[in-house]
Amino acid sequence: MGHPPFAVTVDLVVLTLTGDELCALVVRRGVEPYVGEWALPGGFVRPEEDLADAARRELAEETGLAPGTVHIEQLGGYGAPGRDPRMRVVTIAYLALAPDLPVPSAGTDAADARWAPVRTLARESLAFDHDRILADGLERARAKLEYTPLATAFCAPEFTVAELRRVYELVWDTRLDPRNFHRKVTGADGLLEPTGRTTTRDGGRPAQLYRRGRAELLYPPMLRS
Amino acid sequence: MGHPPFAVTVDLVVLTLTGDELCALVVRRGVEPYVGEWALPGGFVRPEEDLADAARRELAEETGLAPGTVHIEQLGGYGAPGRDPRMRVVTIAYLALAPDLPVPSAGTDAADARWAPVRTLARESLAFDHDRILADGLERARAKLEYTPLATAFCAPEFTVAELRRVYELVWDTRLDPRNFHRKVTGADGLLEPTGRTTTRDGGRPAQLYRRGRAELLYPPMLRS
DNA sequence: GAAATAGTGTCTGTAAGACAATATGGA
DNA sequence: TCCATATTGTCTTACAGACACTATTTC
Repeated sequence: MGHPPFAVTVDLVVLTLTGDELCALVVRRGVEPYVGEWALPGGFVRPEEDLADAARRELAEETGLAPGTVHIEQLGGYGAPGRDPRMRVVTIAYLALAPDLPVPSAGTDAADARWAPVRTLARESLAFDHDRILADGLERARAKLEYTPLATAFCAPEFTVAELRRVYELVWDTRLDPRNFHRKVTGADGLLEPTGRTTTRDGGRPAQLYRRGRAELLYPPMLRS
Repeated sequence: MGHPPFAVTVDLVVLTLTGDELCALVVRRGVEPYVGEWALPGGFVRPEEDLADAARRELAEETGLAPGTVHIEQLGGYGAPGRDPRMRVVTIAYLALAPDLPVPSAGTDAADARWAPVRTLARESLAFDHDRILADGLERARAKLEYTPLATAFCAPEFTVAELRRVYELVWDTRLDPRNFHRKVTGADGLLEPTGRTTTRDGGRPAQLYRRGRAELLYPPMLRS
């Protein structure tokens, strides 16, 4: 019984919110295969490196974001035989959510990097099977907003209810009633922790600033319906 | 830029319901490492084989179940550097749910196989990092019962409301009110499709037989709360 | 008939969604 | 002052959970 050799990579679906769009990080490939095409950031896992460590390392290389500030979780494995023309490659995809929008810094094997609105990516095409990985990452993010406090991962450490609502509206591409949303999230147990301070950065009456609470699950969930 | 060689395996969390327990399939290892210890079924991915195909092949080898009757979905990748003492192995774990309980047939490199109640497995320990994989599989199954029709994967093609309720009760280890459960699942849009026939196999008044409906998502969800 | 399970009805509390009304800052 | 947004309150409707009650089979 042998064990045929595979290459193992990590690929990243990194999402952030620009002014009014949900964006994913894409890099232009600088090496074969698919030179010059857009792809998700990623790279080979090192011999003594854990998968999650490899994902965090690639994320830091591509974005320069401090690891502690970014939510990252595994999406799943992708390993169809022909997905990389060079050799048999299995990739473990990770989903990362970043609060602000730093200018991407091109990594070693990426000629260029940019934040691309997911709306436009749905029409273009990424290298390898990255269209599917991106779609899976988007669906994961959208689904987890429903029943976890994941939306706070798109926010700065302190945020207002309106900023949190904007996350839901951009990720789900819907409109939510500000008053019902406010009542719901301030009532959800363990979701928000008041800081006592306020801000007027959204204009109008000063809004309470909150930190993310200790809850890992949202009850009752926010339903897209 | 090299690409260090890895071995890639698939491992399976296969769940079924015995008389009154949720059980997972475990095999006694016949080869090093961990000879003689219990582990999840699994094996190496072949050079030209898709990951999901490898998982289905291993499932068929270990259980003899016809592939079409079993729900199978990917759980995720596990690849910590020391998880296999022989070499660097990344495994892609799959979750499978089987309706009935066939006698397991030992595979090529498994000396023995059995259905083990998950309640007892929580106290014993499996080889490799299989304790964690099993725990992740159980949590996935429990969570997906809430908002998908996955519970029907534990049932025969035609089933009664009481049989469906038993799935929830055993997987969640709770009691559900038969009357409220009945009202809820028969009202959930697209979950159940009446066959028009009835059965008395549960005793008492004959119960309607249902097939699984076309819905992929359960709305409103069944909440564990 | 009794026992068992299937299925319906009713009530109460909670929460969602629509939307009026009030509060508090900046220009 | 007006404007913009925050926050609270009210009303209606839907649904969860508790549980009485009826229905239909086997013994």
